Amino acid sequence: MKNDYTESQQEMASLFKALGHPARMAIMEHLLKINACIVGDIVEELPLAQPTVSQHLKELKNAGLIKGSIEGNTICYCINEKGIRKLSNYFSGFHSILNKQENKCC
Amino acid sequence: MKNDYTESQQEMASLFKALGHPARMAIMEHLLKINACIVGDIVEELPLAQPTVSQHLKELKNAGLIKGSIEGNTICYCINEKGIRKLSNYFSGFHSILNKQENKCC
DNA sequence: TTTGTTTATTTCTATATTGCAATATTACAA
DNA sequence: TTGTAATATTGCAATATAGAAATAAACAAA
Repeated sequence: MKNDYTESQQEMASLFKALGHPARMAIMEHLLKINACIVGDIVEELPLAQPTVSQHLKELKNAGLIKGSIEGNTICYCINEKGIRKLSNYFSGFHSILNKQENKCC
Repeated sequence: MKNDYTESQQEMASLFKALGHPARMAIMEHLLKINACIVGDIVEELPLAQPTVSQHLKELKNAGLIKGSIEGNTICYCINEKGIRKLSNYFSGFHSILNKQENKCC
């Protein structure tokens, strides 16, 4: 009888979707490495024009994976730990269920 | 000087992209819950037509997140642990780097 | 104020994704 | 064989996404 998607499925899907592009992965990894966070630096790192990077940043921010704060002329982005925690919790749960089952199949 | 994306960034992005749709999350969770794996059951679970489900299954399979094996008349899908391991490793690495830094920013 | 720097927004084009109806394929059963 | 059940594939319409050029906005410095 066709269920709808759960809240959690929708929320997790939107987190994953935000990470589902190499440019956004590169942004996340750069922010992780650098810790602080000027947009101009990110633009330098990527093979993309500034408006495109800005758009990717917006998506990551909307998804709750990064935060940005204005610092005078400049905007400082960094990882939003809350988002990362959601993701890593999700997988450790997933993984631990998998470990409990002997996989009968495939 | 604009770098290209790394192999890892591309590979992880494609895993995340595969999870970036609520229908595919629902499929993964159903396979996790049920362990074994008839396609027809999945179609029952989702608010989507059979061809659409089949397409989503194909994407998950291409991404390396599920496996399918033919069993007579039927096809048996299940979680591909390899894929899950990649994802959960990725996040635990990510998370542990985050924990080591005091976040100066934002 | 004027100018330059940094980032965001708008607008557009090209491409990809989602979903389904129709059809094909495959394997088994009668 | 012929039929039927289970999946996959194809072809198409609707929508979403990616990317960039042009522009705007916000601020800092002169």
